[in-house]
Amino acid sequence: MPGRLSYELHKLTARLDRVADGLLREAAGLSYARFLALFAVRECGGTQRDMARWLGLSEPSTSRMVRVLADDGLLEVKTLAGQGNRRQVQLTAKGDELIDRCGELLEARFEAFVTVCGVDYRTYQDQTRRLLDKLETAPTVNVPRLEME
Amino acid sequence: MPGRLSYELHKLTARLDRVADGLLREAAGLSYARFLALFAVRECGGTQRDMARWLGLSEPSTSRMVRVLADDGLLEVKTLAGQGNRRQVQLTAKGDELIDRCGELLEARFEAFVTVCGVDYRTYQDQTRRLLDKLETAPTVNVPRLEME
DNA sequence: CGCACTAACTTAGCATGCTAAGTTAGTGCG
DNA sequence: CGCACTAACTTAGCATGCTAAGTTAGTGCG
Repeated sequence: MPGRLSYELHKLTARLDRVADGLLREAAGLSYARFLALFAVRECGGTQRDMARWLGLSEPSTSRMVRVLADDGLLEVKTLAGQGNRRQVQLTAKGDELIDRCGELLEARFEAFVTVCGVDYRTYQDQTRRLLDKLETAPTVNVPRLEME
Repeated sequence: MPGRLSYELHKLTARLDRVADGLLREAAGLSYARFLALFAVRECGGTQRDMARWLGLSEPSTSRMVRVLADDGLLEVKTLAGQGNRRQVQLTAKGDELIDRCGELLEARFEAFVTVCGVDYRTYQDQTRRLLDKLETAPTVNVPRLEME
């Protein structure tokens, strides 16, 4: 039964995301989307626009997420005078600690799960990265065309 | 740089879903979510509940989607007398034709993309399925636990 | 100065995922 | 019959993705 990979990948990730969401909500009262946003702050350490790029989300989505996370005391937003209409985003101590715990929890669980399924982590990761890299470097950024035919 | 596969998989699929969404909107004025819902009708050929199960979505989400697709004339909903509060969902001719076109477009593009990236379609599909199968048969259906530790 | 331009962020409003709670149609036992 | 129970669907309202259009802070040229 060939010809279903695109759908199977979609379905797998949808399920995994929901599992991750459930785990995080139970362990830390945090949605997966919020976890990723906090993670992005640490990874990119820059402005909201940098976060949006790292997350692969639109700027409005990121803007709203930053606000709710700041309201929850997980990150702080500073205005940098003399640098245009720019916001510097930083994790608070509380946010930083939360990310450590959650990141470890998620990846440990996922790694064990992959292994239990009899899939080689490195191989699957390598293949996933090849696809991802191609998409990231695709000619059109907003609507990459999968460039072929 | 190990320990990122869960995130990379999430990101890859998020991108692919958006590409698929863009392609379908342009080619047929249909979102990816709507495409999948129509596809589910053909695959499961049953009630809304069957659709929801096949799609891996909640019943309320499916219920709303069925309504908008029916409003667009892509499917029909029939009440079956004497069988409880049940709805039989069927594709209209218009919906059926649309699915054919869209399904072919998507998978052809995706298959070519995978190949261009130097990833073996069958291998990647096999690994993806192992993970998916495990999740589907997990003990708890609503919040599968990745069962280990 | 002041007007045009740019970069970064926000606002408004839609699409579609969810859970909790409500409704509807049948079944079955006293 | 009628009340309890079940299965399937719907309603209400939130979370978070998007695009289009608006705002804000700086830069630079006449």
